[in-house]
Amino acid sequence: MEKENNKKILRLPTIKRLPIYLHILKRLEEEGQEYVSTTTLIDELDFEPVLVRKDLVLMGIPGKPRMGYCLKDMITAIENFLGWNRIDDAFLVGVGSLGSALMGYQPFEENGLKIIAGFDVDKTKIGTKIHGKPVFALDKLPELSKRMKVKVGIITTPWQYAQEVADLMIEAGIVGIWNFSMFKIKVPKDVVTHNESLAAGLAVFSVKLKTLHPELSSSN
Amino acid sequence: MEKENNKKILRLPTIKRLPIYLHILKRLEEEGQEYVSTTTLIDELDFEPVLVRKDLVLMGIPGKPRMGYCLKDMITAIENFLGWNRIDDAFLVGVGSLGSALMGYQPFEENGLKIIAGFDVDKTKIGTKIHGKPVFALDKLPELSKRMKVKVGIITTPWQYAQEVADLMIEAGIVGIWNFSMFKIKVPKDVVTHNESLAAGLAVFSVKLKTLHPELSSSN
DNA sequence: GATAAATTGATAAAAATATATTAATAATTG
DNA sequence: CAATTATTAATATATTTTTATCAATTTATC
Repeated sequence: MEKENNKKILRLPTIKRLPIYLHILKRLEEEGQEYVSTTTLIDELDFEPVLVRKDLVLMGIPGKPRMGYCLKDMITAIENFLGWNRIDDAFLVGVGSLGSALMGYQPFEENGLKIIAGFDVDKTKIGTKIHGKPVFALDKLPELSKRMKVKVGIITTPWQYAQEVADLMIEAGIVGIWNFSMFKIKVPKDVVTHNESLAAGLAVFSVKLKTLHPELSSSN
Repeated sequence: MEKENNKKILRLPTIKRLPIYLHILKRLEEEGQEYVSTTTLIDELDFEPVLVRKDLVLMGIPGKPRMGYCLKDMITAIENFLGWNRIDDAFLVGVGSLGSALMGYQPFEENGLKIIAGFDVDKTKIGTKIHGKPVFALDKLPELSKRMKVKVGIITTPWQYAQEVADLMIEAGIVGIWNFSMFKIKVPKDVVTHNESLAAGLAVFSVKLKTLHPELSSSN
């Protein structure tokens, strides 16, 4: 009945661009702007205005010729689309350097992902607080997860433990796992995983660097 | 004269996959394996064996029919290609939670990026050590950078300061900037930048989660 | 040593993504 | 109020990336 009921749009490149848009738009909004045209965004973006427009069409955000797009509408549409206007509580396992960082990383909280506790097996960490959030023993996770109805988990352990941790999470009722380890965890179909790899970023950076400045990376 | 002298291959998706390969290959090598076929890798990968073969062809790594590819050769070829067999010293600016994490993040060191010092404007941080590495006042960067011949910089400040920090880095002779802030810094043509966005990862994760589990992200 | 099986390598097709082009539209200007 | 202009919207084209197909090759087997 609805015009666009089950739009199965889910283009990865578009989704990855949304946070960039969002960030710029919020800045402009704070500056008091009401409308923005895609052509004025080129300064802030690596790609063409046409692409921005296509992304916006995909999300059903309309623009006015000669005016551009309404900032406010864009922001709420993007936040809605990403689900960033609501909050998901999350547990994080592996309170190493990366794990600790994520526990205190503001942008996550601002965008609906609230890490409420960390877990580890290291006894020197258990019982402490990181960025104001408690660190528990890993074997307490199932109980706490069920009690607090936490459905999202973040894995920042070394790869050797990733599968084990994932299994524990799943058993505890967690349905979404953001995996920062280099191990591709295996999960049932109804569990969402997303593998994040800082190494991929480093790889791209390294190659760019090597290409433009081959004199570096020599025998230093 | 050479067959493939100036191969301008530089396909981003391929490059991003290389670290995944590398990680798996190293594991297999430790297990004592000598050869590996692309078909045996499917378990560890999200994509097709054909794609792996194409990637390998692109890097000039030959395989033996019926045997697969020589692990050792693959590993060195990939490391060479990425420049991960050498070490680049780097400075990091913005010793917040993310910055501190990166300063202690093992995989970077293992892959040729050695952060040797941090910089900040926060006086409570200056003079301290993070993961054994000193934190200096930001205005010391130019001098130290020149003296130590550091050519790579990492920005983990809030976005408001990113451009300013980048300018300082460039003036100090840094030619490669890995930017973790959400601001698209402007640099001269001979300076390499790479923008990393954890927010993009969060966006993809959020959408996946919302798609498979719409009951989450509700009014919690 | 011939045959079979596994696997690469090359080529072709398809799908996904980005860019270019043109038409439609609404605000602005004179 | 008509003409102009900036801009979106729609369509078409090009490029990039992935997947599929099949021939070539090498080891293993009988």
